[in-house]
Amino acid sequence: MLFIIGGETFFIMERKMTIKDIAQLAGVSPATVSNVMNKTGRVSKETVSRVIEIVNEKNFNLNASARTLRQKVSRLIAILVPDYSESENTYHGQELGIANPFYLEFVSKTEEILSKHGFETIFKVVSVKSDLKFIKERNLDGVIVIGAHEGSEFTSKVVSYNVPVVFVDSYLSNGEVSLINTDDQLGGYLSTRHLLGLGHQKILFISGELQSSGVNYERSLGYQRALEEHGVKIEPSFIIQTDVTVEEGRALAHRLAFKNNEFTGIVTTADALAIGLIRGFYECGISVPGQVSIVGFDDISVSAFIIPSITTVHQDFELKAKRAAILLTKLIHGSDSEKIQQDNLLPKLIVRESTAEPFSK
Amino acid sequence: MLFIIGGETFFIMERKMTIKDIAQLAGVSPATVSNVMNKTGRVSKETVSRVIEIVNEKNFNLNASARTLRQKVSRLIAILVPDYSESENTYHGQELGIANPFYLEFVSKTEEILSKHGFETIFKVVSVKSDLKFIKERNLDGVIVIGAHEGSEFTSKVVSYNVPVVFVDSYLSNGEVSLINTDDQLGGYLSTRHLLGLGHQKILFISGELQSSGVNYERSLGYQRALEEHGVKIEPSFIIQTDVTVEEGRALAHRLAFKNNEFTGIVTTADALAIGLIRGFYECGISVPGQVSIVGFDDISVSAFIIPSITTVHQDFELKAKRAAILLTKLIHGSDSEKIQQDNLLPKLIVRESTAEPFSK
DNA sequence: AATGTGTGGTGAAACGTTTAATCAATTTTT
DNA sequence: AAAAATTGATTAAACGTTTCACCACACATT
Repeated sequence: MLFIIGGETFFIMERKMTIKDIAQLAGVSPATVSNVMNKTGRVSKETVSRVIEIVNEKNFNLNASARTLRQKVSRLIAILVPDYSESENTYHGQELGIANPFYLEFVSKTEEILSKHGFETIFKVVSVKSDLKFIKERNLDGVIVIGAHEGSEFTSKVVSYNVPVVFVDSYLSNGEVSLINTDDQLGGYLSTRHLLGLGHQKILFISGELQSSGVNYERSLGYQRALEEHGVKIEPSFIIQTDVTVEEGRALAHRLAFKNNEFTGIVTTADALAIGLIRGFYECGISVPGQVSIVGFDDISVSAFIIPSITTVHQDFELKAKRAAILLTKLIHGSDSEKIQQDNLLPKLIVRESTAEPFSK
Repeated sequence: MLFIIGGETFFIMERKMTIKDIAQLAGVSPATVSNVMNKTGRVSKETVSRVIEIVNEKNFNLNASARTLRQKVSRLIAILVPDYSESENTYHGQELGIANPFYLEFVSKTEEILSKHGFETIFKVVSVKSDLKFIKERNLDGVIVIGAHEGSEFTSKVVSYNVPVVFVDSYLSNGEVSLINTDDQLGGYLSTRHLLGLGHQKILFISGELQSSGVNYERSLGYQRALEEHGVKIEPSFIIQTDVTVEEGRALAHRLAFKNNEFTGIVTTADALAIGLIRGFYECGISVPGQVSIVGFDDISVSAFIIPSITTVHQDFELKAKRAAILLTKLIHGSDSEKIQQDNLLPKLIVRESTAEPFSK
């Protein structure tokens, strides 16, 4: 509220209404107001409406800090994206889950659902070396972690806080946690089998780090399984690790171009990579799918529209977000606090223009 | 902590350490511990180190709720994305700022900076009709709003909470707020002038809603200004409003294809639109830039790599995020609480393959 | 009439900090 | 040597809720 007194302007923060003020105005005790606000049902109809009226008139809101202090429940959850970039396993910025466009959809969808359950959502990119003390400090009710790596102490750090937690897109040896993944192995399998079915035999597999990223590793297993099933020998040099960026895809294509007679198909673990590869090959005069077939992963929004459109493995991020959010609320409210659950969503192959039968001379 | 007693398992939440426990262990008063934790400098060297040691040993964290209750400062800010989808101005999901991939970069960059200043960041997609009571309830220290529209009561609602707020990508008639925008008019001007410079005269302008979105409206002004400067008559039917999605771009191209002799260039307000248009024209056998030149906007990560790569207007989202975050911290800490500031970042035209001289028969 | 059962409501403690007021001891100033 | 200032620490109130124990009253049950 702004007051102007004798030429001086004063900015006077009106004291915030408290439950006591409301109580006084309504002629009841603070406890009763509290009961009204929390709909405990222990208040008579008439008193409820009288209190409600004043609450609305005065535009009163409860103070979340006071509530949390008393109840030890914050109605606050966090979505955590671990940042491994400074750790032993060198990762580059773009590798971050969060740089992956589709995670936005995930984050905002998750937030939407949790919001309906009465939670506010803190979003945080956290270095894997940082302490996670805000979990305790803020009395977080739960945590969702996206893309944690196996083996780092980060996972156990999160778990050690003894707060309900759901891991998403994380492969962890510790089976004692709740997990929502895509069946990445199946994804890798489907895309590879698709190329094999078209008649390809010499198929590269291009992904990010295999060792630390379970997602990539699983997809590579799917690739290998498909090859084995088709009696195709697995050629270690055909498995290539790189940064998962459009730019790296392009650069890699240039490096691969001169030996393009050694392979006819490429399975990748990201549409971004596929787009970069297609561009790179284009710059080298190699046509996709004429000379090389390429399969992406994720089905990001532009994949259906670029030229050639990309054959890819579709993930339903909305569903994934829904599952994660709902599982977390169950863990939080669940009477049986041990409700560990693991869920593998099924990916789906979508055939478009970037794959075709191998070129025969 | 997990106890197993006589076959029964008990999950015993160890009582959380409080400042009093630490005080007792260190043989000092709670007030002293508080002073140590907050580095007020009013404690002797020796006491500090004794307390610190115990704090570390016991792994003690302050309770944020208690602090906030007392201080009325939460060290919490919110990034708000207004959702207009159910309001009068019908918008479709994809129009949401948040569905725009580059906003992820913005959000995570902003979070990173605010985090360094000691804030946690709540992320929320909010219906423009919803109350914003969490701002008061949680004692938020500040708010960043992305993509607010002129005229809706949403803006004044936010402002009415009397909390430091920075609007981003919002055009608001109320000049009394802090604002970080891109110079959208300049962006529209640059892209249009580029086409004019190549010799185009018949140039379409394709964007989302003009009326409610200041961003789009400003870009259209830039488009018109460029045309005027070149003495080209503005043809109202050349200004087309549509949903800003790849799919809509494609559909629109199909509708425009049969009259492709009426125009030779297209200015758009989003790379997503440009990508869709290129695809649509491709499906109709119209080549870009052979028969039509197209300019995008934003310079999303794939724009440089698709075929043809897209001539577009580049925005520096990292810079934008930095400006917004830092301005907000200034508003929060600033001694002179009235430090309204408005900032227009300069966009940059990036010429790539999707534009060329108009086809001459 | 005595006892039990609900119903609607109140009082006051407790949650874990911060901070203003105060104090004791020491050092500096006069 | 007395007064003043500085340093380091303490005490206790305050922040705004929730919730347990309690109460008064009406009503139903023996």
